[in-house]
Amino acid sequence: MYDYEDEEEDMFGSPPPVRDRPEIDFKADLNEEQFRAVTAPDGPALVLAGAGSGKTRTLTYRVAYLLSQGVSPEAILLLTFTNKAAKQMLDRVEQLTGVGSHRFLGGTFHSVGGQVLRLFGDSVGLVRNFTILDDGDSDSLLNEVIRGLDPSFFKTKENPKAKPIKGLISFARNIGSPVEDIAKGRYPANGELLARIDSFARAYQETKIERGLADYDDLLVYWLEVLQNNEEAARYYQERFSHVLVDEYQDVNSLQAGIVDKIGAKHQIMAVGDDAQCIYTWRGADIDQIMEFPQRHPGTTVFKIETNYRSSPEILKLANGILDSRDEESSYSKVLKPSRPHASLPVLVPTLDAYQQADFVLGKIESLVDAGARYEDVAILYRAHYHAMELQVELSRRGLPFVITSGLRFFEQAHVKDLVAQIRFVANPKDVTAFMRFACLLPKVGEKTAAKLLGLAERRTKEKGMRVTEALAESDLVAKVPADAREDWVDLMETLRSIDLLAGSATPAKVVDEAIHGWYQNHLRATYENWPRREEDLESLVDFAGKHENLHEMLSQLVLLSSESGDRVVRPGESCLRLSTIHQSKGLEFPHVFIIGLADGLFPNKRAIDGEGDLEEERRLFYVATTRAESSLHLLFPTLSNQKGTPVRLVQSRFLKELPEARYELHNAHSSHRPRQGGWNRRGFGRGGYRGYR
DNA sequence: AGTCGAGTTCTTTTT
DNA sequence: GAACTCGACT
Repeated sequence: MYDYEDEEEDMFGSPPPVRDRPEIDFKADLNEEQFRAVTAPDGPALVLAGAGSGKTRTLTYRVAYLLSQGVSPEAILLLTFTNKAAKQMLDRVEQLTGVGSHRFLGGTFHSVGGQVLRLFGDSVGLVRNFTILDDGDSDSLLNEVIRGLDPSFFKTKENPKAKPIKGLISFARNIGSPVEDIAKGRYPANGELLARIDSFARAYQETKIERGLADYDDLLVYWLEVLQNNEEAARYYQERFSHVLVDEYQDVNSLQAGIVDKIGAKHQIMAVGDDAQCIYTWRGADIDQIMEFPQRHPGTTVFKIETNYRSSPEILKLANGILDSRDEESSYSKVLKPSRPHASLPVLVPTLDAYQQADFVLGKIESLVDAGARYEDVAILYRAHYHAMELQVELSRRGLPFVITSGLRFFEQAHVKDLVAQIRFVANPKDVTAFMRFACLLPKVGEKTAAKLLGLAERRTKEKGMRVTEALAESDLVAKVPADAREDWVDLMETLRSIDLLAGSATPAKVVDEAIHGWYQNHLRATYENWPRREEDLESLVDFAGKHENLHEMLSQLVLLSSESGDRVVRPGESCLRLSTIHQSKGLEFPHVFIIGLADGLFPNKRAIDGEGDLEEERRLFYVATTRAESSLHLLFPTLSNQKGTPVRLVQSRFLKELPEARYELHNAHSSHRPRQGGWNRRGFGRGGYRGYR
């Protein structure tokens, strides 16, 4: 077999059952290194698979191999970090073996954790219909809690805002340290503040439990707690899964490693990863987990897969060069071996500023496309979203088709959250945050008024034993609503009531449909200039809901899937350039890659240089970026950055200076820079075309 | 007292 | 561009 790069699309309906398939020829389909890992005997295994070495392929074949050995799909647990990776894995397994992906338990740590807690969450005090909070929700909840506990806290300017405090609490929980210790590291000078933060963290935790809420961290923390404290649950999972496979193991934090160890205690754990690609320490990923895996699991077999099927030898040489500057002590030595034909050297291009950078990149893409490349073959990568601002402007000016992965996530847009909040509140009436979200949309209704009204309704709920949605619509309660909002209020409550009535029996799709066409439709049309577009977004929520049978499950998925749907609204068949942060490009590959903003202060970013961040991690990030490229790689940086009016001079990234100069070619930005003036022939951009001069 | 609008500041990375 | 602050208005 020669096709290691990518899977072929399976165009033929649903695959036949396993036994009708031709047997998989593992030996022929895999190289020697992959084959050894795939056919590993039982017992702990650590697979170190370098970038582009066929990691997903190895994992997929491992699952197929297990099935061929008689392991049942239900006994396999597959854990990944992103939804995209999970889906890709399961799809490929299905293609290869014909075993439906629904038969495996697989997904992100967070989503599997959510499922476990739906079953066993009560043993840690979590109600069955708990709601999962996304990032923004949990920030505002903490904000609310702090205000309640200490109304004057935010008056003092030196005190941190809710968001950084939340970040700190979250980090502490992910690495399993006391909140106070982390706080001490970040605000060393203020002893009194530390105790405060600790008490906020406690109150925040209690509030979530009271209201039946769980944030992302809870999904992991409680999951581990369940496994540790609930014999029955632990036994169930330990006996059910004979094989636990973990992808991207270099990015697990100690909680996740603990969960994996516990579940796999009686059976096989296969951890697959690449320590050179650990880029999530800032959210608790602990590189020691992969480094010390063999010590924690006596008898571990280590497999190294080093043949790279993705990149040209020139690109690999540059990437390997980045690793040479690493600290030897804390890494597994690994050198990617090329297998692809030679191509041109990576190109380094200094530009005047971000506009010239954008201009050069797009000009270059233009010639690539002229030479036969498709837009989807090209990716532009950067350290932080705002580095690509000028590029986005330039792209829309020229009318080029492009997608941005994330930035503004679909499910985090205001109108989507407004709508979902209504459903959330009905599904879990203790979810005050959800209520506040939509109630405050009414004129003259703010936080205080909304809280007062909800309080009244709640009292009535207890006294008369009615549902909240009924109580909120009672006439004497309506009388207390500010006059300007009264009409809306009645509409809104009617909608809530009908959602409530449907929620018990109807499908999630029906519920969402009801919500869209209720009060919110009027509100949307009255509020937003671009309401038709937003309405389309909401309609697509109905499709999404159609894939789920249970309302709670749908709401969970909605929260957990937020990132995957970043690149939506791509009409099928339309070919688009891809703009992405390096973090989000992990696991992807493109024939042509441009990395922009390679200047000290941008990448590595300022914080890392000042010692607040981790320079090693920035370097690994650069490694991840370069190893996305298959045949061409361009590295660019602006020498002038125009931040808030004051121009700042930038120099090339220290990561570039570390590299031997022979690993890349220096180009001049003017060489592909087309003149701005006059009627030059700017052909070749198909639909959209060139949209006038600046 | 509470809501609303105008103006200001600062942007890492994500489940 | 969003998240926050501040001052005016109900």
